[in-house]
Amino acid sequence: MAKKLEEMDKAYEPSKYEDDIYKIWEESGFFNPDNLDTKGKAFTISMPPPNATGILHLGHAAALAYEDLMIRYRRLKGDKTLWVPGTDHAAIATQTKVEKILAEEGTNRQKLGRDKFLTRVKEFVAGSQNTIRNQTRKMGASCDWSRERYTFDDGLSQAVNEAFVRMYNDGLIEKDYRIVNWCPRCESTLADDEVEHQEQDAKLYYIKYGPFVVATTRPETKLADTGVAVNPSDKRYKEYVGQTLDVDLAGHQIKVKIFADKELDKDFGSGVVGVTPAHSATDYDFAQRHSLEVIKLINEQGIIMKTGGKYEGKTVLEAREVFVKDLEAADQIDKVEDFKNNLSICYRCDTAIEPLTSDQWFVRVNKEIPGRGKSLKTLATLAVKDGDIKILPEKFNKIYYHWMDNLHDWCISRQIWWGHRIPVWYTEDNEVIVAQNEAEAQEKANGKKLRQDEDTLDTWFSSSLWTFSTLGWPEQTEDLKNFHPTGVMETGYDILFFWVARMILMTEYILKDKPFETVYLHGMIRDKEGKKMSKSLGNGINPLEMIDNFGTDALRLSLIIGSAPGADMRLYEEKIAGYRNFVNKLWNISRFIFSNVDEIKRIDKQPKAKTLADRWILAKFNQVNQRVTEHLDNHKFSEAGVELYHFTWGDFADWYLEIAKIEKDKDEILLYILERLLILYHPFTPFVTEVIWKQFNNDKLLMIEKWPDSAKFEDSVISDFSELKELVVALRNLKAANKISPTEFPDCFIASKVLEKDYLELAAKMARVNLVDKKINVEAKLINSSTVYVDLSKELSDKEKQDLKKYIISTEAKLTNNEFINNAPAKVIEDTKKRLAEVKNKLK
RNA sequence: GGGCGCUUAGCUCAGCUGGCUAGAGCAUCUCGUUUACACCGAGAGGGUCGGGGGUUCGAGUCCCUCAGCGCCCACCA
Repeated sequence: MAKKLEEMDKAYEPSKYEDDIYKIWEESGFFNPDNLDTKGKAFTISMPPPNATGILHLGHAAALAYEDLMIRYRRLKGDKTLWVPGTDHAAIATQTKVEKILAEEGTNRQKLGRDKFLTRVKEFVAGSQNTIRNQTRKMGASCDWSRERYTFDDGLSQAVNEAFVRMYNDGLIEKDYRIVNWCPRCESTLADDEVEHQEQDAKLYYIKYGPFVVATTRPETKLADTGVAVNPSDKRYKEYVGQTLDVDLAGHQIKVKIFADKELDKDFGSGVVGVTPAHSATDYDFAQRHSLEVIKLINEQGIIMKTGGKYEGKTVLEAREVFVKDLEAADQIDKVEDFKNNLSICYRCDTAIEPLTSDQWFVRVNKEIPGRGKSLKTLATLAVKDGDIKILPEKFNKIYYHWMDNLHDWCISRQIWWGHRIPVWYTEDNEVIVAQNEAEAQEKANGKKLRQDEDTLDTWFSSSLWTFSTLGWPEQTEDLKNFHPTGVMETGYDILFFWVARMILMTEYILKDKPFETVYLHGMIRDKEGKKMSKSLGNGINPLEMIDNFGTDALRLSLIIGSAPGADMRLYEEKIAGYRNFVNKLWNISRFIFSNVDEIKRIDKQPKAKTLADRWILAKFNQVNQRVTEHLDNHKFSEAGVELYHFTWGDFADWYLEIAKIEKDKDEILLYILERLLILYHPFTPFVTEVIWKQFNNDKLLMIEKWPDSAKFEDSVISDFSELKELVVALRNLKAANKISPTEFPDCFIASKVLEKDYLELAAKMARVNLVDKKINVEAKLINSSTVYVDLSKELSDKEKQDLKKYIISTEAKLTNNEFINNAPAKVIEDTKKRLAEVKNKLK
């Protein structure tokens, strides 16, 4: 019997349904591909671990929207679809965050001690992980929670150690004394790309320095100079090159070797530079090339060491102030200029970086890998160059290559406490043992006393293993076999280097395979003025608040439509509200259809079209179905969404539903299209579509339905129907322009060469005119193939006339131009002629 | 100092490999208790596609150049 319509509210209220729907999905088990009834191929996404601070911001919301869109699409297409969620320990970020909390409590990690501090961090992480899980659910993410991973899980920690040991054995990891980026606040090294630059106003001091004047922004470092550099072509200082000079700096004695190097710009400053190998990366390179002594002056706390003589114990800034005063007193300051330079700062805490020499662990990116004939860098470059991995948008290829080309050895040891301990042990006789775990190390130690390296690994080291460590590596698991390489890596372009590049590098090395086929890089979300959203500016939009106000589906649409890979996007409340309106429209379209059909049921086959409108809407739907599928296959999410939006609101609702009120007897077509439309919409707006879907009283959830194939359709029907549409619009225009109220039905006689009587009647109803079959004694209007006699006297506006005339003149000129006739394709010429005829007709 | 991108209606943006009278949403104005939806419907106004030059039968689309804005990279001390 006819299924009775379950009550649908007049307006869709997302908050009434969303949580329940998510629970139904999650309990269904279909987030787990093992429960999917499919023989399809595997499609996997590894969820990028959200930041451990525990607050979902719009960037995460956007990422989840794009990822869930891909995942739901592939699941509907019948692929064995897996989305692995997870969190990482985010070493420096998390430690910094917890240290801030401790500071507010008036304590610090040193006072707590390593163990207590780590307990505290673990508590914090547990809390934020929970928050993140709930927020991820709020976004509707259909990820497989049963496979959730965390970088500190046993398996993943084992993966980290295994990778380290392998690289060590291949000579790709080594300990070395080199210059590193040091953050005095974190008291840890940083990788090159973890250093940011900030322009600042500085002073450039010109110091009388033996026979020279040298310019520097950091006078205090001159205390540890061991060399002086000049340009080889600089005649002024030629005589000194090769000499070693004793220099007195306000009483502090240094010994410097003078050398020539072409890297030196003779036109900058005085053309002479004092070289401080221990505290400048450039100077360190000079020291390597010219065998200079390296004297460390500044320690890891940013304090001047014994080598600084009487300045020992002062901070860098204090030392600078006093030393400059001393130099002034000794008449050794030649001049001081204002200067803009880039200050290097820590990307997590903004503290000024102190370059210094230190004993650290490095990944050697340029060294040939035994048995592979290539370096890590080459492997990672080729993976993209050979087309094995596709980066979207393509412009990031170049940026990727450039970064790889300039990549230096990667410093992976960190002195922070929160992280994977380096799997290296030292014995009482200073033997170095690299092992999977302590037990193995003990075995190797033969009873000698062991001490594990105090340092932890760069968080990006463990993250670089993410796509396969989350699938069980180093065990050869079924999951690893089935789901790796993953399909798409979706993330922000801001972490292309930090993460994406390193995943490629490590996966190519360890698995001799790519981590993913496609990299989809989304842009940054900005406010309406294009500014970055931030707490301090107070312009941030809280996604959870938007979900409360407008629903998750609306938020997702606002993030998907209008966004292109790699391009930043502006978001603001009005936009989200607009999509809330749209979701409501979809709801009401469904409500209208359900309340008008005799029986709510599924329609398997495309119903027979009875009228022109039927043929048109079916053709149009098939066209949209096809385009949406193509766009999604090509990662053009926005285009796919726009296509659906216009069809739904413009064609289906504004035209076909209105026609359905007049022509009647369209149950099957309405249900057929609605049913499929809901599937097409599901990846975009999973919640509202699943709620509406329940009206079909299916056992099966929408989320595992089958993506519709588009049937063949005739293009010509679409243009035929536009004849009818134009007639209706023209009649409405005539009425509006003549201030005829919509409630009045003026008499109208229409003669058409194309449209049959039925359609003229339909057009008349839609345009709200009274169709008569007697010619009316007024001037005729031509609308395409129809001649309309309606008792109004609407004229084309002057502007309209002018535009049309302009068009006629230029088009006639074009058509009489032989070059155009000879060169343009026949179709273009034909279309141009047709359009000209139409316009002329209009002007009559 | 290199490299990349952007500039289309008042606002936010589409416009693929050059060929519909440049489009959409929001905003504005007019009208509207039509069997869903005012989170709605019908209609209107609004653009010399940043400036200049070039290639072409044809340029918002390709090339050059200038201007403005933004981003990334880089060891000018």
